[in-house]
Amino acid sequence: MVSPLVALTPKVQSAIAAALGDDFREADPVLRPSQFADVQVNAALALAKKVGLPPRDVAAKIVAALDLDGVCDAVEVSGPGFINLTFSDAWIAALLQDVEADERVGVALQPTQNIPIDYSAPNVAKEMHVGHLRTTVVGDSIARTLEHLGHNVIRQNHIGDWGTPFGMLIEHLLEVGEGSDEAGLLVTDPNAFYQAARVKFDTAEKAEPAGSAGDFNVRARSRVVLLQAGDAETLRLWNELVDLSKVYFNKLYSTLGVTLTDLHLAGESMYNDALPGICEELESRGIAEVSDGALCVFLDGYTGREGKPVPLIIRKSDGGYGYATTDLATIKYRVHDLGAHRVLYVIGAPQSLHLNMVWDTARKAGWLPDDVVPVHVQIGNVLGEDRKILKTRSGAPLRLMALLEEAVDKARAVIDETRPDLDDALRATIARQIGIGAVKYADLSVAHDSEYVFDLDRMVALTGNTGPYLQYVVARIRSIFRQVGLDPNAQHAEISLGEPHERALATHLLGFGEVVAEVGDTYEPHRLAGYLFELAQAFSAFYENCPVLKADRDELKESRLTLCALVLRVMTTGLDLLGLESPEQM
RNA sequence: GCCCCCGUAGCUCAGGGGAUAGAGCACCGCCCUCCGGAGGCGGGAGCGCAGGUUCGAAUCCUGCCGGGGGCACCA
Repeated sequence: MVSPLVALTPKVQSAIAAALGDDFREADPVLRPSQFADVQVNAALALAKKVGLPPRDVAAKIVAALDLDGVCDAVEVSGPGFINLTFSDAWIAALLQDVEADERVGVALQPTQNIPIDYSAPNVAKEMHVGHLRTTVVGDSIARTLEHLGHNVIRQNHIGDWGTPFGMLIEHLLEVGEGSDEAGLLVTDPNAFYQAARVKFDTAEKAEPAGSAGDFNVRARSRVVLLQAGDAETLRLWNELVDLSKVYFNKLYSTLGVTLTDLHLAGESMYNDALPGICEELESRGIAEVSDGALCVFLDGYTGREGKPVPLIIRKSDGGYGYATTDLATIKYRVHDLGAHRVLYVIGAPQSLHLNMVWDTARKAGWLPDDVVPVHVQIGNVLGEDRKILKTRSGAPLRLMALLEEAVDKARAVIDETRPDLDDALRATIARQIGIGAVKYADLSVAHDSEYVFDLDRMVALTGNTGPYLQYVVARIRSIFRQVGLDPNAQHAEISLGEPHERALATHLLGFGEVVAEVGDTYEPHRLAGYLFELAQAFSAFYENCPVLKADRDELKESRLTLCALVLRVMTTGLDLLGLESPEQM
């Protein structure tokens, strides 16, 4: 199973060696996709100076030494010294036939690595917003892709289920009563619950004279102490809080079609028992020191305002632990207990400094060996219209569930209009697949680290470079097979390429394996999204110009049906790696 | 002040050192006697500025301008 580029590389390399001498055997042949041919060889331009000949002469010598019988129809030197290669139809067809016969449609398995991947990580008792949607959707796609490449992916949903705010949340839960409608907000509208607790706390805190608005703030603080001390009743209430939030998370994940379940929960609380030990070890080994009452790690190269060293605070002056300590425990766990080869963090870009300090500290402590690579897949901020970070607390936040409902409703309106022949339940299913697909694709088709201004219309759009456009190709191909009563999975005929649109489609299909591997290497699902979009365009052009069922010869019809079936396999596989469903009809 | 990310078409975004920088949306034309028009075909318009490295720079380096973010006890 080889892509054209991989197949050509040794051929071009040996031609360069034969033409220019053995010194150049290792030279990069500089094969690139070309707009003037199928591939261009740019080595002549790079080597001209070393060889001491004009680039076009070098190119000519390489061409003379090239043996591409049966591979290329045309080889020509162009412009300043580019070598343009045009594949023969037969060669493309042969390569494609291999892909067709491959269950994995060209995606090679890689040596298995253990890869914990940290993504989504919502906070208990807080509504997720569009920013969380991004890490959830992108992280899930990366997890699916690495898994497909053969890795042992270990999903780690590092939920925010520990820390200071839980004092006030528990006190608030006590006041409204377990099982009350107010408590039910944790499932339906968590932010409302959180805000109510917050307001009580702030009101009591700011009251003049102190205590005139009740002692909620005091009780909340002492509740934190009880929680950290392991008080049984407090822990019971905490569990109640977390369980309610889990219902909300799971509802959202299943609506979204994300692979996360309770099995993947690995929240901050999980590391609580390890925190004192972390601090003791770092302090006793002289890696951490007390400064202004807080236990801190100071690392070389980290300076902040006025050149002051920036600390990683691992124990606050009041004795409490923050997320620096839990994150240290976390990476220790992932490396030591999970046996990680790579550790992925699909989290917001602003966490970059913090993560690097945690990693450097872990390295210094020997908890992160040199051969284990931590990777921060930076998720860019989602901005409001004011170009400031979209925050739950500022302005009128858009609830995530509301966004998803909006998208599904919009898809529903379209399908009600276009497919009145389908029954209600089926239209509902399709509307869900399309609407959710549109929202997810909107986040998957842009680079994960770019910031963007939130735009509802863009998010739920159904035309253009969108999820539904890709799903539409799936639905059309399935419709073709449905019409003639054939099973696309059983369609395996010989592929012949005559028309330019057939050829272009075939060439593009050959690139699938490479793109998937790239996504696994770079953690950039938007490359796959781009590839699938181009595939959809190539198919649409093919379908517009090349009759399939009405082909004038039987072999041609079989060949084109096979091409369609292969597009279907690549598209459904690709959509699945992105986390989008492939509708039967739409 | 220091550090990180980012400036590409009117808008939203792609562009692994290679030829004439690409899509989508929006706008303007076409295309259903033809397998699904959530589609296809065509049109206009752009690399923040200035240097440098290179045969060749949107891409790599430096400076400037502009936007976002981070920088001691929230996560």
